[in-house]
Amino acid sequence: MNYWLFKSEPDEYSINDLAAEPSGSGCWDGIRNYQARNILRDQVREGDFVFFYHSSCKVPGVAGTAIVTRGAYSDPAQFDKQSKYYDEKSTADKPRWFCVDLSFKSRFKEVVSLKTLKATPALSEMMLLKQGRLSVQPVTADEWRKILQMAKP
DNA sequence: GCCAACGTTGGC
DNA sequence: GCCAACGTTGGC
Repeated sequence: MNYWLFKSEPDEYSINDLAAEPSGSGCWDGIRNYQARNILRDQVREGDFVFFYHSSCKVPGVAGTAIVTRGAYSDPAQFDKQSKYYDEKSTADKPRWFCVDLSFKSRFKEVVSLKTLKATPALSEMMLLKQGRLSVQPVTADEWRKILQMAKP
């Protein structure tokens, strides 16, 4: 079982949107970066835990947690000509892009901000702080525990 | 809105 | 395969 950090722009899809999904779980789609795709496809498994990170917003940071309820499967949006995620080079038997399903787990009372993460010595090795632009990234068990500790209950 | 740090594309 | 030009991400 592993830990991950997934980024989303809250204007597009926030932790509240995930929490409000009628089925209790939502499809994490639209990943169009190969490094993120490879992690999603090859390493993210059902039952893994996920930090839901809000990016490109007023207070960027970890907003809550989710659990992976379905491992990687072909992202339907890549075949949808109306979608901004449409990819003409994808075929049904050779899909380029993948998504997973997430189920809402918890919302932090306050976002654990990027600023706070940066100011925490125990988290100085976090991938988030090393390679800011990657939208799916691994989190160590220690980092997971530490950030949960920092989140207000 | 700016810009740094990437990632992708395409000519050669 | 190199690299310049261009596009995107995401913090500020």
